[in-house]
Amino acid sequence: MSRSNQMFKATVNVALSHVARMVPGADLGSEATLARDWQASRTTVRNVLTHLAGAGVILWEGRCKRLLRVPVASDYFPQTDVESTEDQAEQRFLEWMMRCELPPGSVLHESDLSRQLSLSVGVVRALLQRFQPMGLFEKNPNKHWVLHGFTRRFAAEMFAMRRLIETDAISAVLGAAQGSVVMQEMAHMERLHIALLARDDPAMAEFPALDSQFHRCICRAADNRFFDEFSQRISVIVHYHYQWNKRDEVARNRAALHEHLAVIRAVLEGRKEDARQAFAAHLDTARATLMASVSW
Amino acid sequence: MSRSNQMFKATVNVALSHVARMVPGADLGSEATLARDWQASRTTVRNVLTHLAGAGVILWEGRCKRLLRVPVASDYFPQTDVESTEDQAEQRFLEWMMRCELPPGSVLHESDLSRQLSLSVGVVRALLQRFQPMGLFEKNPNKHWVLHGFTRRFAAEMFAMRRLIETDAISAVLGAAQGSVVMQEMAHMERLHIALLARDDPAMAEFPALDSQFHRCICRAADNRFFDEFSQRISVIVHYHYQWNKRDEVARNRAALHEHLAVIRAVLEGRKEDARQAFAAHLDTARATLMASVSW
DNA sequence: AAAATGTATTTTATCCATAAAAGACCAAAT
DNA sequence: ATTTGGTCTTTTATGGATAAAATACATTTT
Repeated sequence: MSRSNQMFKATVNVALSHVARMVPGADLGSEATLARDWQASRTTVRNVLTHLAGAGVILWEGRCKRLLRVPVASDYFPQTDVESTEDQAEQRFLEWMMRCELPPGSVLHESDLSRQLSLSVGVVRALLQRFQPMGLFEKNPNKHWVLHGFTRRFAAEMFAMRRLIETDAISAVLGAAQGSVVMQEMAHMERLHIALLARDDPAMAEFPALDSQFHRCICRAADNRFFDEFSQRISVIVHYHYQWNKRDEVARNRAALHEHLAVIRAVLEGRKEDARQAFAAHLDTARATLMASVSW
Repeated sequence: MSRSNQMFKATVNVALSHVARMVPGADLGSEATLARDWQASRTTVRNVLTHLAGAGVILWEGRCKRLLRVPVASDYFPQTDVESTEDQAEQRFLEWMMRCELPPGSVLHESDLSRQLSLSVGVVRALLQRFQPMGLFEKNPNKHWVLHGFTRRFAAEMFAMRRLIETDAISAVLGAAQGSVVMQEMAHMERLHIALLARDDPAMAEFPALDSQFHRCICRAADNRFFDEFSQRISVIVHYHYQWNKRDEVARNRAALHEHLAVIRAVLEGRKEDARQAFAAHLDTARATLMASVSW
């Protein structure tokens, strides 16, 4: 079979929310402009226009593209059709990884997984390959995969690496000048942290994203792609891990926010030694929290 | 088309050099034993036995498997048929990467590359994906790849990471007890280094492998999969890079060997501060050498 | 001439068919 | 009872076919 038309459907939805802000009768502009605005190729734009004309949302004749009626909910494709297949795949795959009860050392078959996750074998293979270098899986040539999994050891090694990198990165942060991009980002992070603490949301749904943002922001100061890459990897892993280990979640997250804030404020006020110590302390509690939540 | 029978051919060659050490008339043993010895499945072993029987090398009837004649050169499959396709692909790909004259930012098409390297599109994609996280390439969804390439900046960032990791690892080395595995490996490295220096091979063909072995050996002491992984990545990149930048090769390599030896001896003799300093000095010269050889 | 559209070509994503290789099962032999 | 070999099933590797999406080129309109 051929590739999916997820791009087409997604662009239809983008187009609909775009024209929803216009009044009937207004002109949509040129195809090239639309392609830029909707982030798609002209080919896709033209397919979308054909679709919208067929649905009676617009009138399209040559260079005349006019809005006929404001779109309604039923014009849109459902959200599930629109999400990029890659993202969906990664999500399903990592969720499976984190909830899976298999002991380390279990053998995995691509075909098996592909059935369980309803993903094509090719996609499963790409995911396994992607997470292989981290040591979550191993592969014997011509043979099956072996699950190493998210073990205590994995967590410990990951954290050793994190400490190394982020301790180096925090020095870069402290070396940044007042008013530099890094400092602006830190000031922004302070506002976000205060806002989240004030919200007093019992679920703290936005904590994981903010946590990841905080650590990435620090790593970025080192201006090293390898730091960034590692930081991203950690975020993904930790995120999915905590999704299935919600014990003491709220208390844990509030404590982390306060620790972040202590670091941010010390940085902003130029108290370098305080910043270093606060950050080291944060890494310690983060490590302890993570290790306590790993079962194997 | 179907998959290649590289495994079969490779196993035939393994089998031939196995029976070459036996006298005609000797029994080969059970299929299961052969499968273990030849590192293949019983299915493949049986195919190989059929092939060898057809070539008149052995007599095979039920459980009687007897060597008829000592194999000759023409019984073997040529070396190129036997190398794993993955290795060949990686080799061709990285060689292309390192010699390629394209400036950073060039667009790459999978189909183009697949033609240039005579590899299937799937293999090319897998390679691009594999080296993507290192930042050698980037991909826009639904679009082409962009070459970032092995730039000065890439080299600098890679080396910053290397320094961070290996400085940490050398502490682990120095913490190892006398007679521990790490120390045994260091003693072994000393012998290898002395041997290579004594050989006085003007080409120093074996230097890259030994260099990589030295650094990996140090990384392994930290007992962290992320260190190992990074170390391996560096080895691959540096290896292919220097293959196409052979200026001052011999002098450069001899100097490096001596620097390695200084580190190894300080470690073996327990002079910890000396070891640290010698290692830091080696990283400095290695960095300078690498940076001097990058063009973009 | 510049910009927009119409048309054709190229490239990517995805599934399928096929043969190799691995693995499972059972009967026969020691 | 354990090992060995014969047979069958499952899984993996690999290229090809096909439609989506991107891109290049030609034509028309302003």
